[in-house]
Amino acid sequence: MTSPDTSAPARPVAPERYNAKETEPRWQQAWEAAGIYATKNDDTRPKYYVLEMFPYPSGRIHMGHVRNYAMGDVVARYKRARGFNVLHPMGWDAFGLPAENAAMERKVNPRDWTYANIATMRGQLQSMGLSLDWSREIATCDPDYYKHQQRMFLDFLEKGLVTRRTAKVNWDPVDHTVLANEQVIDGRGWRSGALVEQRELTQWFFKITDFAQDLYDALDGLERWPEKVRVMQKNWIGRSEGLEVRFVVEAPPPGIAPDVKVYTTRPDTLFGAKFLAIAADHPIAASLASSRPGLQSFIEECRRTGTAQAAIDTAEKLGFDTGLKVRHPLDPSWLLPVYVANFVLMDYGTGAVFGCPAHDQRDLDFANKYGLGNTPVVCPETEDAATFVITDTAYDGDGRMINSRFLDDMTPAEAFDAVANRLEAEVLAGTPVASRKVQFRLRDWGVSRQRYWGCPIPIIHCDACGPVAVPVADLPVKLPDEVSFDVPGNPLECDHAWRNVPCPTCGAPARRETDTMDTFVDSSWYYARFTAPWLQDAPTDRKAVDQWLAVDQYIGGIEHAILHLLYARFFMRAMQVTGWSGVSEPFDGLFTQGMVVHETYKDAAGAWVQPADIRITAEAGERQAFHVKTDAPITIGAIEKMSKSKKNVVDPDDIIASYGADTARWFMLSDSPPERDVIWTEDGVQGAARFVQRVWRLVSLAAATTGGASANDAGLRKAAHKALASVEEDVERLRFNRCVAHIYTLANALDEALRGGVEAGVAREAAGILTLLVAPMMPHLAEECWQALGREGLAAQAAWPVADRSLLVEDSITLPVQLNGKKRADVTVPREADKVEVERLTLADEAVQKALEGRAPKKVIVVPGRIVNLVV
RNA sequence: GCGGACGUGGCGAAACCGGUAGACGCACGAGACUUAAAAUCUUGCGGCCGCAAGGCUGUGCGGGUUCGAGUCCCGCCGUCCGCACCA
Repeated sequence: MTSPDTSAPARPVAPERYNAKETEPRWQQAWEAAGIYATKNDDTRPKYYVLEMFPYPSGRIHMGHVRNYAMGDVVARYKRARGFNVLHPMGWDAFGLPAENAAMERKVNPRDWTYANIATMRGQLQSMGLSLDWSREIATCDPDYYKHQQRMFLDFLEKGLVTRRTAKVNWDPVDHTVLANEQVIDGRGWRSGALVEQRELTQWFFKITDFAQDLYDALDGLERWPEKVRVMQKNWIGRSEGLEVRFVVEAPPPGIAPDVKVYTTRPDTLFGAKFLAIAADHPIAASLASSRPGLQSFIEECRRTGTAQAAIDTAEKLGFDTGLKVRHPLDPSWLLPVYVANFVLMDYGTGAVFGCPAHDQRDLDFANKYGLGNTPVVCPETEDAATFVITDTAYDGDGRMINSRFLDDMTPAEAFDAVANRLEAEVLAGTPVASRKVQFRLRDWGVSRQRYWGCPIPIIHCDACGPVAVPVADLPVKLPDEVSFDVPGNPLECDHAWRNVPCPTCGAPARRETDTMDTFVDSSWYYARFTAPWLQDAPTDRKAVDQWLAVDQYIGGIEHAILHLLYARFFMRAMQVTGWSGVSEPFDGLFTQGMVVHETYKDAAGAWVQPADIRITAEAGERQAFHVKTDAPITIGAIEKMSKSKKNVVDPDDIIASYGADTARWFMLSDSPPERDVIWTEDGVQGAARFVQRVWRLVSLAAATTGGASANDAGLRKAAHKALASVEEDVERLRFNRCVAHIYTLANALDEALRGGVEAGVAREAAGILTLLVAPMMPHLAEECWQALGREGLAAQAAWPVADRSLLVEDSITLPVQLNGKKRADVTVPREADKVEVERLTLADEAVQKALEGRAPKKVIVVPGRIVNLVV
């Protein structure tokens, strides 16, 4: 026997190190075997639907997924522990261009490529230990999913929510396809690099504008959405209130309409009008083109600059005087010139504006260029109306009306109403001169894509009958299995066997629609499908949809703030019209998480180097990087979003293999607030890994201790219940970084108590609470701890502990004492002491007396439980 | 240009309704244990002065309100994000 070590305090022998590699798969199997994450619709507990944005099956998961799904899983596990019937499903946003690119580059079938990726990524997600109901898994490229989407397309068509019309689109002449605006970079196709053309194509549209007002108004009710996202959607929908005014054309030439309609939000400034400007595509411009020399080429020039998005920023305001004159609506004797101008858009308002140079910068630039002058009609309160002039900066603020006849001295708002009232009452050729209008910036949603790997639009084109809906009984219109990308463009167009079908109405030879739907359609209703994904003959079950929706907590990236989240809101409304849903808003709570960012590294040649190849030294606080293989010095660059091109990526598989899923999850949830970016660092991961070991060690020690009653008992109990109450509060608000801090604090308290001696039952209670607090974040570790503590069942099924609030109130409290706002002393008073008592105890305090230096305070401010401030 | 968010130690951050600024973690320093390393433990850590007790100062900058301001108000500076010829 060796002599006892007197230098170190007596402690039980440390347990074996926690081995995540061994425990994690074991517990994943245990959960799977117990089937505890499969959710039933017939369950009497209150429902809670938590959903993370489903991934595109690109091949492998990345750290952004880990962060996103770790957050969702914390919520799901927490709510389950709180007694909710939790729906937490997962699926695949599986249609899209990368599959076609892979098909072209690697000669694989897009379907095979996609399903192989899904298999890989499903395995990766399962290795994270997420509490997902895999029995509800869906893939949008599965005919069992998209046949319902086709059905809804036909329903929308029947209800007038789908139209077909020609529209200008971005056309890539090399790839033979339409590009979304986001896919056009500096006027070129993002993949081919070809100059994008504007083409008129016949397209299918979802009439999202039918719901513009409601989509706008309902944003105010989405209180659990980030303010930022609501503002972005409001700006995107772009509601404005104005007046549509008719300007009568003086002596109209043949073929020219008798008046020009103008939409304006500033009818109050009408007396400052100097010109009218119409779009290059305006019917009047087209009619005049042949009779006005130079106009045709000007129109063409406008169209060219219109295509190059980047050029718009710097484009000069250009106009062409048509020679046409219109009469001022408030004074028929006042004639205004009509220009064709390159800054007027045909698809907003009426395609014509009146120019008021004094109060609109763009109009002023234009007027100054063409010598049209300006007349200020709104005078700021700080200026003298007699001397107020505008030279090269327009004034768009508030003030008083001047130079405006019957409007003089009114505010612009009053003038707006006065003009609107007068012109609405005035009738010309049977109709009022003006009418109030609400305008939206939002355009209808063009869903036609000239691609193979998407949901086929269920329409058959017949020469005699026109576009005919595919009968519901014939759905799905399945994509052909065999596909060739040898010919540029959409392979469906060349697949005659697939394309040529008889007309469902007359039986004559006809052709299938070869366009497929925008993949944003697929993701617009998947959350509704999750409520009853087993249904074969209908997209949704009304009972299930109304039971589960809205999603209580939706979590995803801010990049979907507008498109996906707006389309989904539209879709719910359209599904309400067609009877597939009883609710209009899909997501009650929305959380947009930050990105995962990492340092970048470059070698001497300027090539990016991946973190796995870097060795960092920190001598005297100076961080230096070297290549692991060559030892060559490496430059440490900016911290940026993880991206393949900059090679600053860390593969979740590597982290899970070397540290375990719990470590990766814990690190993703600690440090940064969830809405902010988190910096991935090797030090941070190691810190997380150390904490995993620490929890295991502490819980094991607590399980093994035989300590009797101790002075530390009350303190530890208090710490445990305090941590419990705090974590509860913060997890409800998704403040995971704060939860982490509370858990660390409890771990410190438990550590100290075990070291100083603590009663065994108290230690085990605290360890049990620690285990359950950790469980939503590190579920595998929690199971292992739960078992070590000898508790029944699975930690994943354990009820959330109840915080004993009586432990949280202190018997006595220590208040800071300030002298003229500066802290000078602390005073300890009984919890129930009233103001008078606190004041008495404060003034009796030795340190306070010393600080007062014999002075008597003029005023004593006591904020119970907070502070005492003495004013001398 | 329009709209929004943010600015706190070496770093990530915390601070509720205006009430002890820097909880918690990372990094770093000193020490213990070790043949050594890792792990673990003790301890220090905004700045300045001081052996210490303690004092002064400090939340981007300048003002203001208040007994009291990181927090509220006014004016700047800076960073990031979104939209952008929207009439």
